[in-house]
Amino acid sequence: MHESDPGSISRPRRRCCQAADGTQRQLGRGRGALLEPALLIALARSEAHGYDLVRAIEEMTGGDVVPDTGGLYRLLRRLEIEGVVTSSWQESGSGPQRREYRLTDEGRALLAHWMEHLAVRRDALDRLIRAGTDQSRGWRR
Amino acid sequence: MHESDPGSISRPRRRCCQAADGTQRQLGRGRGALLEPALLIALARSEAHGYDLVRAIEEMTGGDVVPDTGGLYRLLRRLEIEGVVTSSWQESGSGPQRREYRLTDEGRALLAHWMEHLAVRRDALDRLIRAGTDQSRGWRR
DNA sequence: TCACATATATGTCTTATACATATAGTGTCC
DNA sequence: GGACACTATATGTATAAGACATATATGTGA
Repeated sequence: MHESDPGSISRPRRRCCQAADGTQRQLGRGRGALLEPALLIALARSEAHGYDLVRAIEEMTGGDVVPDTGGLYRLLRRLEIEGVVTSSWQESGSGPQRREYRLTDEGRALLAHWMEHLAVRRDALDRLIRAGTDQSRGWRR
Repeated sequence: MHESDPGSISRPRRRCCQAADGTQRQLGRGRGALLEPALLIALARSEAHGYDLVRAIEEMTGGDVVPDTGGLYRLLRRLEIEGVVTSSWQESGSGPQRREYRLTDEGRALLAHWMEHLAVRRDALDRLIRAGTDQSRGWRR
C-alpha cells in the first residue's frame, strides 16, 4: 500500500558494536557467527574443557572474540547432542569438576565444512571492504 | 550441581549454512552481520531504492550475500528512524512506486565506523582461518 | 488471461547473542 | 575465619537478527 512515514526521526544511535559497558568486545554487535567454528578449531587442536576454550578462542582471534561463557556451555551441549563432540567428567585432583570435550569424526567433518565456509565469508568481506574503501577515497559514481 | 547428560545422541545435523531449499545462499547460517554495512557502502556509492540495493549488495559481495528483501526494507526503515538515511517517493513515470534512499552525514559517520569494524573482523577471521588450516595440515599440539 | 518482473511491505517463528546470576571448589591474604 | 579472587559449569531471560512465507500493486509480453 505504500504508506507509513518512519517515526519522528533520530535517536541516540547505538554503535555497530559495543558491549553494555562501552567496551568493544564484540564483532558487529557480537554477530559474526564465529563462535561455533572457533570452538571447533580449538577442539581440533586439542581436547579441552569449556573454560579453556574461552581463552583459546580469545587467543586465536587476537582478543577480538571473547565468548560469552553462558553461550559457550550451551553451544557445547548442543554440539554434544548433535554428535559433534563428546564429553566426560575429569576426576582430577583439585579444583572444581571439569568436563573435557573432544571432537568426533562428525565434528571433524563439520569443521572441514566450516573452513570452506569461512573462506567464502572472508572473500565476501574482502570485497565489501574494498568497495567501501574505494568509496571513501572519493571517486564517486 | 554438575549433572545432566545430553539427550540420546546424534541427529540429522544441519549444515552451518544452507537455505531451506538446500541451496547455499547464506553465510554461516546467514549470520555474518554484513547486511547493514553492505547497505551503507552501496548507498555511499549512490542514492538508490531498495530493490536496487538487493542487487548492488549481491554484486558487491560476489553473490555471497543475497539479502532477504523483507529484512532489507525493515532495515531501511530502522535506519531512517535512526537518522542514518532519508527517503523520498519518486514520482517516476512507469512502474510501481519507488522510494529513494540516501545517506545522511550521520550515515557516513556510521559507515566510517563500520569500516574500522570490518577490518577488525577480517583480521579475526583471518587468524581463525589460519589456525584452522594449520590444524588440518596435521601438526597437532 | 496468465505468467513474470519490478517494487515495497508485513507476519511470524526460530535462534544467537548478551547479560545477569547461581553454584561450587580452592587458594591466599590479613 | 572471613573476605576476596580465580577456576569451572550452568541456568534465566530479553532482545534482535535472520529466514521464510506471503500480501500488495504496477507494468510488460505471450
